[in-house]
Amino acid sequence: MRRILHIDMDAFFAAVEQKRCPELIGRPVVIGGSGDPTKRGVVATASYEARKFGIHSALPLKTAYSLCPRAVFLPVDYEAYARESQKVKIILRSVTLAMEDVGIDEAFLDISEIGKPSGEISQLIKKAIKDETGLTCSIGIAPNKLLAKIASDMDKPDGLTVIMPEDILSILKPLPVRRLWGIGPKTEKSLKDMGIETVGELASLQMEALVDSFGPSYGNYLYHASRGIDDSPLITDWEPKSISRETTFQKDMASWQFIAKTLADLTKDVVTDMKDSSFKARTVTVKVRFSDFETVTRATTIPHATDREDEIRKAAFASLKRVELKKRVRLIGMRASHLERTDA
DNA sequence: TCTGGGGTCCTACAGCCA
DNA sequence: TCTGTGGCTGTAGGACCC
Repeated sequence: MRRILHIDMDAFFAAVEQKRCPELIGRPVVIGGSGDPTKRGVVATASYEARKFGIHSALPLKTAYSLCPRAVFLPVDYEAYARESQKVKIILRSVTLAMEDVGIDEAFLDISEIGKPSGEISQLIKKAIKDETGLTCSIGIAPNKLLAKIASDMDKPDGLTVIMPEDILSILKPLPVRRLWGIGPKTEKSLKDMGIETVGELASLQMEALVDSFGPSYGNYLYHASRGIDDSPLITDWEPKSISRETTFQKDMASWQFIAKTLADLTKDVVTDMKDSSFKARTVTVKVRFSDFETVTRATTIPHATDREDEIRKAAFASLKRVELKKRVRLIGMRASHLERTDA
């Protein structure tokens, strides 16, 4: 039986801001976009005080402001959070190298090979993180990643939850399907239309029914996930498959010149990123989102991988020219993929 | 009404080729 | 020579994650 830990930092961005600015402690704090709630942007993290007003991640800043005008709105300072994240990851790697990074504020550890009780290891991690960063985390312990992630979410903040094999089904059964990793708003709605709202109800469906409704890959995943079955390994080393930049305009744009200038700027940023991380790319995809949220992509593949800005910009503009700009444009983005290492 | 940015993976389909 | 099949690659869109 594997022993997997999921470590999840509590309201991470807000906690970092409250640490460096202690007068924010105890106040509703909302981090997102440029920090100006009258501008376009969404909430990245809300402090627990702000969550009491119904503010949560992905909520438009304007909506968050209407829910709690007296909240403190701050811009995302990604570099500051990355520095704290680094400290946490160093602590986790000192426990075991069997660590999977899941974004800036989460990680999985496989502690199966460590000859100490899971609870003891978890308490040591929590104390080390608190001593080193002043921040708290919640930890879930379970036989696989799927369940460890559910466990870490069961007692927040500063919690520690163990799911024992004999308790898996009774814990899963009453949970709303949305709590399973991989079930988002669309699948939740599809399941609701089928009369399925809890993980227990999902587990009552036959494999054939799930495959019919959701396809072989996802249907199979849902069948097993609803039973708490997950054999997926930890991904300890990872290579990017694409590098991209996109930007949403403050106002929807009709000027081709302005859109083209923005695309050239995004290309420059992507190429800088590629060179910094020693990648060349073969495929350049341009993404355009119109004022009504319709989103189209156009891709151009060049015969050889390159990190030359002029070649990549040419491919980006070849892609852009294939988009009919019939409506005002809300967002423009570009992505480089089919990456190859330059030092390989 | 409003809906960011940086990613991954899956599906469907079309064209090419053996 | 014609037709069918299956693999591979590229393209486009969609769902999901943090």
